[in-house]
Amino acid sequence: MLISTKGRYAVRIMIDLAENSDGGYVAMKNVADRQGISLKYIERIVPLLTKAGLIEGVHGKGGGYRLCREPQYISVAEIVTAAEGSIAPVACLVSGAKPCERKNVCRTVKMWQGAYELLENYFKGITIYDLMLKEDSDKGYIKSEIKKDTGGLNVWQL
Amino acid sequence: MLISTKGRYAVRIMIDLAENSDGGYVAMKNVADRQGISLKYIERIVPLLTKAGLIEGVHGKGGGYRLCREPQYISVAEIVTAAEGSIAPVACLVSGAKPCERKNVCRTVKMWQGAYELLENYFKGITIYDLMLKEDSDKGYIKSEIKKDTGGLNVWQL
DNA sequence: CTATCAACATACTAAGTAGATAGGTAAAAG
DNA sequence: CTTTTACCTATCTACTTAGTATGTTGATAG
Repeated sequence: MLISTKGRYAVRIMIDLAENSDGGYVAMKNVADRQGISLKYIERIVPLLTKAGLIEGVHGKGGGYRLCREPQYISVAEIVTAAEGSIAPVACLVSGAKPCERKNVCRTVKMWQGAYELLENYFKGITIYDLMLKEDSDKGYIKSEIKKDTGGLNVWQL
Repeated sequence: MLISTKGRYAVRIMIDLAENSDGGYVAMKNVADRQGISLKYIERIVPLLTKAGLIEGVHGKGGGYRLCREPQYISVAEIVTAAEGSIAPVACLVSGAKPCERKNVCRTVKMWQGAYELLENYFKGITIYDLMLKEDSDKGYIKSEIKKDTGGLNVWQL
């Protein structure tokens, strides 16, 4: 599987923070309740997002987490990469992987590379803002302000 | 990881069969030697390709395997799906997966679905013929005869 | 008919990953 | 000083990955 629960939960946590913050901090206990994810499991995903500079937390009463940037400037690619470590579809394309000795002979590596770029560009083109529920519109999804080139596809939007 | 060694080896085995057959059968011992993959490991990948109707084998001396179809009619999508079981990027999209109870609420499923379709179409558009080494051309890759819609991308071709 | 070759089948293993849970410590607010 | 919440470390079970080992079955060559 390319994206495990870790990556999927990470996206949902980010959406939840975006939707349920008035600019202040949101406690992970509340996120856990709303999302139906164990708090303990959330607590081991969240440090990955903090280290990636996507969220920040404060201790104690009234504490919690909040996004470091506006939702329209946080891409799904960033979140999933932070949570999963990589979104490379094959092991030999993970950055830091030991170089394949058949690389010069390999007739398939370009194909995998193409799949990787396709995925990366797709997820770079989707932001948290795109995934938020917005009351000011009943037309469903609104496109984010920074719109990346997805090859004119936008398959994900129905 | 979306595609493990099983899927990657499967593609390489198929290419090897396409390149090293004169229409007759090719012994997996030879494929193993050429590809540098353990024969024993090959022997547990190959039944998956047979079951999928991609290759067929005959026992005994002079036996081996051969493709059931011409290389230009065998897509990478078929091979990888046969070897891996699925190329769904997330668990909830694997066919036969237990239906998610948050499906109606889920703000992310469309996005995963889009990634799935992107990948599937990409790999459907690449055939064994596209990946073969062809002596009659020094321009590198030649496009397959059946050309699927890949959204005009063809990222994989350099 | 029998030796050989190669597909086909089953069992096993060592290492790693997935998906959590348990039990704490540290800091901030009231 | 108690409550709240982030933060840290360890443990656990089940499953998957990437193989190896040891055969059996079936076809062919001699």
